[in-house]
Amino acid sequence: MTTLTQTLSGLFGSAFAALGLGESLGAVKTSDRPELAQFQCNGAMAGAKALGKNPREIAQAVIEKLQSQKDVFQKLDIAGPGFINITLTDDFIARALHTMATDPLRGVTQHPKETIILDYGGPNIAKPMHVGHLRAAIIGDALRRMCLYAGYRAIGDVHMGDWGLPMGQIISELEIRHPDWPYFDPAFAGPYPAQSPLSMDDLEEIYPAASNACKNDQSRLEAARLATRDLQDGRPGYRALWQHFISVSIAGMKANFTALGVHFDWWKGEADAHPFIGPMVEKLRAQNLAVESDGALVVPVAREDDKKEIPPLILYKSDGAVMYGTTDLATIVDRVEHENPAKIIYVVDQRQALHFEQVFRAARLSGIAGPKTELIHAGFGTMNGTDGKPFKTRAGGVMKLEDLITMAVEKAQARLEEAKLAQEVDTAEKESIARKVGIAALKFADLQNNRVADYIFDIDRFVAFEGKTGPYLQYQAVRIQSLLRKAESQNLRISESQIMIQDSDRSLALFLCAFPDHFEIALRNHTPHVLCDYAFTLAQAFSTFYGACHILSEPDAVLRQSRLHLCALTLQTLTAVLGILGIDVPERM
RNA sequence: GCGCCCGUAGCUCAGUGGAUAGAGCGUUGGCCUCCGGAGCCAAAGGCCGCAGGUUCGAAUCCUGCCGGGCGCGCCA
Repeated sequence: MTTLTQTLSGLFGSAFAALGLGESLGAVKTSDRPELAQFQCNGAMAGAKALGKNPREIAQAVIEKLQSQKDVFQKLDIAGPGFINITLTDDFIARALHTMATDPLRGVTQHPKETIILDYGGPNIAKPMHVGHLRAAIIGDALRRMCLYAGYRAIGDVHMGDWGLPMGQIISELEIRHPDWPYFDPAFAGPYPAQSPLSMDDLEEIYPAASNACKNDQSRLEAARLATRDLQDGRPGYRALWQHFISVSIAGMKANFTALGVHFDWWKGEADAHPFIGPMVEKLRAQNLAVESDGALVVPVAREDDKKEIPPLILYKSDGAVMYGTTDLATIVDRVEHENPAKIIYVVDQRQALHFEQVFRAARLSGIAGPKTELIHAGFGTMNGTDGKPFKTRAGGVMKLEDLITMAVEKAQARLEEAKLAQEVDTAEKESIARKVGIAALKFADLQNNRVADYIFDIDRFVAFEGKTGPYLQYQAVRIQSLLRKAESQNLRISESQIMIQDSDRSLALFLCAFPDHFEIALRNHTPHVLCDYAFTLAQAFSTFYGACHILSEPDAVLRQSRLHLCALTLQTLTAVLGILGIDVPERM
């Protein structure tokens, strides 16, 4: 459907076209000066040059074409060098709002049902998830929800790190510790034990030990490399042991992702790309794209016009093992072959930008990704501590994601008590509310930051409940729900009532109409923070409206119904936006 | 050395060529015996890192410099 600004831009575009100017000059946006007007059009100034006329004359001509539309425009005037200031009739605003209200998507354009694959997990096997995994998970999940809302077929893939050197490090460490295990006996004919010999806690201890051993001892590193290659080559005992790492690790990941409300459609890993590597490399060789270099097999991806040196993508290291570039490329083979996606979005640390540049170039050169598959690295910045350096706990270690989540939920619980909220509900519901509030605080604190920039991870801010926070937004929604419940108990019907625009509710009504514009920007640029900003401003607009006029005690029945309707619309929109961001709204709090 | 990102209020951050640059936190002052005060209203607080350029118009685009972060062949 057409949004309010699109409708207005269309009207102005035709007016400009009638003057022999480009239709795009008619672009209408929300006014920068709300005290002067609701919307503005700046095209007259840009068009002045083309016609060699005074911009104010052009603005005047445009206005003359439009001012007969008295049902739309309450006022059109020229300001400054040639701004056209636009004020709509309340009736037109009410109609626009009504149109939006009747659309289940609240005005968002439905996109074609193409497939978009999002890659936003990347947790590693055998390592506990830490705060660094938070960004990928919640930004990626928000982007997935945005794609779904827009009508795409969106698929989230956790894409675990389960195939690299760390696997070999753990295997060779275990081989030293438990040489008697059947996994290490080449003569063992199976079957291997169904039960994992290791718990997640074991793995958390073993991995750093193995990794350190390799750092300090060349022969240990060599052993780990060999084990990695043998694992990748399919040695049965190693594969069986490795399967245990995976199932144990996935259980840990699922606990974290479930707590966060982050969803994945696929629980694939780098290893799933393995079967595609051999044939892919053969094809690359046949295309003369893969060449030997210093004992490794690489795809040169540098171009003449590069401003910087782009190293080749390494397919096979000189020791015969594959690298993550290899699996990333082979994963594209898999995805294109089976899903033919219109887009693949990688929500991965910005520091990987060069890596993705290499992979994307190799995919283009070889035709692995055709012109119909867009490849996007939606990188995000580093999470720093309040000192501006990469975040560490007071003890100097990394903070586990699990601990951060627990901390947020406990803080929410304490705050509920302190504020004497949710007093009348039972313990189970209180627990559920605290969980929703804590998670909302966490997610919103992260999502509201611009994706690409580094940002300061301030624990106090992450569990704050006032100001521009997730809980504030939930609170506004809960307050509206409470109001609507009261209205219902008084038998006030709201569904069919028309909206009557008055001074106290005009800006709220206009802002509700602007939702699709904000959504499109967020979708196009893969920037959830735009939606955070919209949700916050909407909640504030509501709160202002709520403070300015009493609703239930409004004596004019028509006005009361209209305001209840506006409340309901605000609630629906706010809940929808929060839902897209992955934030639940409790019934009470 | 080369390349990428960032530099906006005391702090944390929005701001995709338009008018008088915004928000949250913090600070200061207000808010009706009525719908949930995790709220609302208001004030103070800015050479938008610096210097040029393009443009009718620049926080935004271009160039140079300064400061910070990151990356640059066999880790992921």
